[in-house]
Amino acid sequence: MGARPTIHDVATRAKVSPATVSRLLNGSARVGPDTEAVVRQAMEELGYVPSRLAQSFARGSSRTIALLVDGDGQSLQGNAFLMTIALGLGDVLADADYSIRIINGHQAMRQNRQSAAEWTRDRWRRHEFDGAVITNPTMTDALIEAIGAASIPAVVIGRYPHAQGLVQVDVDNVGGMRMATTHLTEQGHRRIAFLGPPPSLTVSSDRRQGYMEALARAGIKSDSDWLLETEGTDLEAFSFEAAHRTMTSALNQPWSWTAVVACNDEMALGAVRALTEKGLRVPEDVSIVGFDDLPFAHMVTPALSTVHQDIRQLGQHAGRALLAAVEGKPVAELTIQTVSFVTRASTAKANAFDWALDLET
Amino acid sequence: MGARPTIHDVATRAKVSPATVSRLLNGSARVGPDTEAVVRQAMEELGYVPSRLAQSFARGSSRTIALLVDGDGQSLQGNAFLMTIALGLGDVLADADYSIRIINGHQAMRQNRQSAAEWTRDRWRRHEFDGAVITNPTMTDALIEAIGAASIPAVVIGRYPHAQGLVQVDVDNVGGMRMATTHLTEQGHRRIAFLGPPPSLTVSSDRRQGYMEALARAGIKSDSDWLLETEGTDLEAFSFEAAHRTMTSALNQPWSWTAVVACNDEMALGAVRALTEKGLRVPEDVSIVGFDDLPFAHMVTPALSTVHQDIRQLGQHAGRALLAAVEGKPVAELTIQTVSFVTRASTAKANAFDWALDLET
DNA sequence: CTGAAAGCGCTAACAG
DNA sequence: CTGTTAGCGCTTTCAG
Repeated sequence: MGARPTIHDVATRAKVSPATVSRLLNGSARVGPDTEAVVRQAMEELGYVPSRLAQSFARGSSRTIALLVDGDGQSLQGNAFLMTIALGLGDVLADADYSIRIINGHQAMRQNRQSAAEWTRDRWRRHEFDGAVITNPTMTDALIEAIGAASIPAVVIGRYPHAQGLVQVDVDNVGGMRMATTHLTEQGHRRIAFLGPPPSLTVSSDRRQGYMEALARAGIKSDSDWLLETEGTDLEAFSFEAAHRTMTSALNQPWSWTAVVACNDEMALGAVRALTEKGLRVPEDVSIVGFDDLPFAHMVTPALSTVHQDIRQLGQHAGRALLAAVEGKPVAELTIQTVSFVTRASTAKANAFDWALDLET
Repeated sequence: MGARPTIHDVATRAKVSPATVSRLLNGSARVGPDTEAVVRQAMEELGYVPSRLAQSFARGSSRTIALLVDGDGQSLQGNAFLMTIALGLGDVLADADYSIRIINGHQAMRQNRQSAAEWTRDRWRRHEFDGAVITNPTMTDALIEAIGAASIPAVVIGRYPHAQGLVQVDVDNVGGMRMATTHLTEQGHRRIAFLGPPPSLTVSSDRRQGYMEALARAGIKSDSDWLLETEGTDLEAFSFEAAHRTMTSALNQPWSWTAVVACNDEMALGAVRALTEKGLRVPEDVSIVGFDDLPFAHMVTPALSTVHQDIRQLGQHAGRALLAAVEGKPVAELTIQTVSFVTRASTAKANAFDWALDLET
């Protein structure tokens, strides 16, 4: 009863060789039906469970996927995203008996003053994982390069200019923003602002492009006054605060739009706040749309109309792609996941006055 | 250049035995300073990195901590919590060279129709982890029992009646709620409602207790009409929807309170919505406080006054406790982390009219 | 289809 | 302080 049974115990009990048990375990070769029965029974009786440690060691691979994160992040919001991705990965990887390990590149600096890239490469060389998922835009540049150089099977979620050649999985940012903007034009809005960071990241430029395309399709010629650009480092520029700042200063001078599409939900809330502070109402005075459909989007008042993305599914896509990559199968370079627009309470029809105003011009 | 160097390569190059290299690697015994130098250099030159797989196998332990989650969860919000915990764990565990693996008990049902508890026990017997962190209230009962039975080193985050005897780490729910409620009384509110689930879980009963205590301390005798109880399963009862429902029906009959403390932020938002729909303003007509300080709490308008908890730190506490447990050191049975109240815009002074009304009674 | 045998790379007694 | 010697439990040729 004492020690955990080993493959050898099973073998002797079933009067076969360990090799046979092993073959049965991972279906690496055919086993006679009668032997199979005996072995299965022996396993059953002994309550045998193969040791992962020994398996990994013997095969030289850990059947582990690393979720590379930059745990410096204060962003609880981002954490929700990460864990949801992790679960999505798990959905598909668990079936293939892979498990997911969180690797925080930021530890590196704290601990050995290595760069995240070196740290990750080391972990790889230690066989701590068989493939990696890269999610965090702040750490991507050097890391992606390192991953590429070490030819580690990897998929990156979201797209980055430097990630050429890596497998990428992303949501349809331009399509989503087009839908959001089109919703507004369909509500009669003709003068629509875009609140977002300068198009330095793929996300921001894609989303802005979607906005532009929707205007074009609606026969509206865009006005550069409608481009409300936030400032700050890549991440800051996506924040509530940045949006609030930009929006506030925009409201301190004459403006003409009746609706604003924000680059993400957080920024949409920043806009709402700025508007509210100026005594303007959402959506009566100005309509707002966001992007992401973060968990709070439907809980705020007014509930945010926004672009919904299925993050867990995104993780599943990534998982499938990664699985293929790890097993050396061909993988699509880029998977784009569709999104949908959800209409809630932050958008309303443009009112007659605005229409008139628009016709005048 | 081809194959990864092994401990043996290092040994021969340094003209010592592999054992010596091993000793140096994990400081398991003293090594002569000159030998040390030679060996270090050899490792350097070869670019040697020990194989985690081999190490784990040889020692029979994976140096891995399992983060047990119930990935059925739709709750993106909960996911933020989980990943933040994971990062906190990582902060302390990485230094001890442990890594964190996500184990989704829900996979079990999908895959082998095992229970989460069996699944976890199996994983444990496979030596997939050395210790576990339990976070998810929905899965705790059977799981906690299984963990206990298998005497797996574990810490549970949050407290559950069934977790007697396990190491627990929690935030100061009663203290937090007391602070929140006291803030309200200090603002002159005398009639304060509590919006929350029935006290079936430790969280909800603790929070309610904090509310009660604060009333008592302020010399207010609580009124059962002020207890606004939500309905549904444990998790549902904590939701935006439940809060919205309960609040709406409360508003459909006469009420006397001027402020409400919600059991968490999400519920606070549900209350705000219900109030808004009735044409009441927050905080002018009624003040609201929440609990958790979720990332969106400061982004909503009005910004939510709420109890802030440092979740990452909570993860760190859990990490330290778990480390001790895994290494067989004595561990405090229960660690309570302090919280703080943050005043924002959803609370205001009770107005004179209310005061008067209160005096009449 | 099955068995025998040789490791995978490291750790951990046990001697010296 | 250092070397020798066995394995850890499984996979995987290679024969049969």
